[in-house]
Amino acid sequence: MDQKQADIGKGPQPRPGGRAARIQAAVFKAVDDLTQEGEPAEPTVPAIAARAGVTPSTIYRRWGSLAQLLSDVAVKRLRPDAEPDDSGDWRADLKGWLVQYAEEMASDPGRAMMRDVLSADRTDNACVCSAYTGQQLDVIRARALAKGDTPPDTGVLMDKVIAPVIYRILFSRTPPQADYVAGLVEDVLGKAGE
Amino acid sequence: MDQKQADIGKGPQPRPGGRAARIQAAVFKAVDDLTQEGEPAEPTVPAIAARAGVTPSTIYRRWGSLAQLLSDVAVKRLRPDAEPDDSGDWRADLKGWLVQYAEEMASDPGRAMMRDVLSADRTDNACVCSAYTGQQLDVIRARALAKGDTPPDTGVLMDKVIAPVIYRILFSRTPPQADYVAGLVEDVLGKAGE
DNA sequence: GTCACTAAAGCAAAATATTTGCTTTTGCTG
DNA sequence: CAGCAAAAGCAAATATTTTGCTTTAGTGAC
Repeated sequence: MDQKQADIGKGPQPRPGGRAARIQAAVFKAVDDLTQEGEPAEPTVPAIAARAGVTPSTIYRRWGSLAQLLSDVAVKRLRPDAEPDDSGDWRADLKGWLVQYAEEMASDPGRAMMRDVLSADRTDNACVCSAYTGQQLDVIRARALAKGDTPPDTGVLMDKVIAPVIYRILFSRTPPQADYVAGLVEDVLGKAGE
Repeated sequence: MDQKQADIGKGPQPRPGGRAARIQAAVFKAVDDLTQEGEPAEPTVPAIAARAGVTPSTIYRRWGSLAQLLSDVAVKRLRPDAEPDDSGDWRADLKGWLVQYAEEMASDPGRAMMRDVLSADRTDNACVCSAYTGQQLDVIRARALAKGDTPPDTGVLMDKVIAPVIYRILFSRTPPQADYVAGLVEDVLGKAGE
């Protein structure tokens, strides 16, 4: 993960290591803890503040609203922590990554994070998420190119696989199943690979 | 518009014409008015209640939260008010409808409505929106079938046109342009029509 | 190191919003 | 028309968000 990627979506703190970063970490951790403590409803700002050992006004002043804070936390959690697997067969890696991506995003926590990202005041976070996805796809694509293959363009994958998967998760009662996703991938690979 | 379609997404009122319906109408109108009065921020529940001549607790008890109310209002506004144009050339109608759909959803009000729909507590409303879109596409499709043509499946249109359009609106900085949408439609028509 | 300077946090009071118990109204049904 | 159930009104109790002011932490100049 290069410097540019590491900088995306870091949040509002200007200097790393200082008080601002400490408080942000404490607040993020508090949100993480509270959301995972089985509570189905969203945590409140006062609850988060108490858990983080911080005063509520700090949160309001720094993030502006609960929605924005939850959105920032979601983006942080959506940041990929590792590169996609590399088995040597980039088609298999691509399909595997996309199937797993769909599964994660369709899960309850995945949907909650997506909702949080989209209901923020600022629209930036959603773009950052999409950029994360693109970066992961680009990694697989670069490996294919290095082998002299012609993998599908990342934009094409976004349109033909990511978009339908996300659309179905957001707008349908039935989340995409693994074989549906696999079918989408094969469609794209079929055309590009022939 | 048939009875089944008219019933979708009507909201919580059980009997039409009664007090429940009157109050819902007043509240919906208040939300409409307030959102269009240039205010960039979302209206508050007390403001809506005051405008509707209703007590805030009514709103809280009936809708549970501002998010749910805004979502219901958005769905109501997203309900199609007319069938797609019928020029006799279903391919042109389809492309025209989709281009206009993309434009409307990419507009500021369109994006606000989509955001409202997605940030509701209940997930039903998003499904209803998607159903509306499917119904409109089905109308065009039925015309093509009546002529003995083989139009693309509505599910395919959802995956290949609607999904990328919505994904880009939600997750990218650059909303889809008309020629991009037209390209997507031609891709689908190209395959189905040959 | 110390001193000023700035940005952000703490604190507490004020302003808003939300919840809740109880009463009243409304529309339906027998 | 009386009785019933569902939903609205009202007002008090809670909870939240906002705000003005004070304090603290980090930064850069000496």
